[in-house]
Amino acid sequence: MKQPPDISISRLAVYLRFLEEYKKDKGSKSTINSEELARFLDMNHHQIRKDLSYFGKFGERGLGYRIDELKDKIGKILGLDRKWNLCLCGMGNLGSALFAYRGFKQMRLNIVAVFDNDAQKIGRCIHGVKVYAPKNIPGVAKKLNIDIAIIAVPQIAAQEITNKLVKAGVRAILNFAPVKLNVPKRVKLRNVDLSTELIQLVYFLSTLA
Amino acid sequence: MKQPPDISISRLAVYLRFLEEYKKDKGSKSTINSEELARFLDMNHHQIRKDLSYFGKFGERGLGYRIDELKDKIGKILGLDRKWNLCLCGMGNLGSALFAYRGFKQMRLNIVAVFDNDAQKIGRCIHGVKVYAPKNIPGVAKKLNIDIAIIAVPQIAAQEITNKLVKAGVRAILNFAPVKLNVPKRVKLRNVDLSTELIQLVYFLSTLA
DNA sequence: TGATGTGAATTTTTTCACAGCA
DNA sequence: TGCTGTGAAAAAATTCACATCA
Repeated sequence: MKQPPDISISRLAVYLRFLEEYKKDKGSKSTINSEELARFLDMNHHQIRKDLSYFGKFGERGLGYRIDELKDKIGKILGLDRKWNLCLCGMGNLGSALFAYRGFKQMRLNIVAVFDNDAQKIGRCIHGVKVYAPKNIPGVAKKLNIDIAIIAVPQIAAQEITNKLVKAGVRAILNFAPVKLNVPKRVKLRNVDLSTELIQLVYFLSTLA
Repeated sequence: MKQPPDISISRLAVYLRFLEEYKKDKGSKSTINSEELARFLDMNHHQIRKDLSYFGKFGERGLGYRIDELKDKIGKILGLDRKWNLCLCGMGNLGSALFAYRGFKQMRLNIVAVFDNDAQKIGRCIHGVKVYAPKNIPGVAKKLNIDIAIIAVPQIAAQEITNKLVKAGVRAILNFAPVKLNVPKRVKLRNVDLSTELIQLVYFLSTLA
């Protein structure tokens, strides 16, 4: 069996989220086949089966996939069968939006610490999560066993806080600051880049005219 | 010449952003070659040249690319040589974060209207931009000639507001709500999906252990 | 000489077609 | 019969190698 491409992983996440929703709506139906799933997600049914096939067999011929089973198995593949500890860096508007994001709990992704520069906020608790000064990253990250950091600080502060996180042993970072961060190879970095997304829309529109 | 893949377009946006920053730092240096650029962006120099080659010739053999010229030309390719009118739907934490995003002005992407359900906010102005009720989308979108909509409303409200936008003639939508929106083919939809991004990090970590 | 621009080779991803099993 | 799972084919994207030109 070949190594699954990264893009298959991100599609598995999409399938999982869909199944969570679908189950809520259609509590009665207990199976779904690849063609239905593809129709809902507006994609090719071959691709869904191919993505799954990298990881084993999940369905039943002639029947389709048992929804609960598929959901659990995809969750397991993705590593969502255990808890993960996250920290959120930056508690401005973006940080607050991310903090409030309901999807976290559902996926057992727990924000266990917040880091912010604002003296007003440091030491406080937000929904049971304490806000620390960035200088405390080394101690807190180790003590709370932080797996993943979310960076929602201003561009200017992003690299410095990243350095602290990396030194403290954080191995995965989701970066929302519009800047290219430098991290060692062992650290997995993903960027969410608003301007890139928007520009693709602009390009699309400008090719219409 | 072949049609450029979508992914080349998003990389052009990355090159452009880098060049904007680079120019600020290194005001003196007026050219850059593909190898330097690749080193900065941590990618392959062949790819940079290939991406550019879809759109013509931009450099000078033996010298590299004139930074200002390249910046202008990429901007033109992407459609950033003219103004675009955006509306922001949803003025909660996420909406506020997006509103404050500095990158917009730089790219001549102007938020010209905000839509929100909150009666407290409707009718007010935020930094010169008026907040309207969603029911006013048809009139406002046409009057202000809105090209692109950003959706930052709760999941539950996302499809309904999308329908209004589409009816009002908006042809490009950037969606931050964690839900698959249905739009007609003529409308370009891009999704920024936080959970998908995070799950890829989780998968990476869980394959390490 | 030095770095671009690009056809060709390679690799990756998607799509297809169908064998195989309930 | 109906739908999965998968090897093979096709398509797309990346990387390479080098002709080309300042």
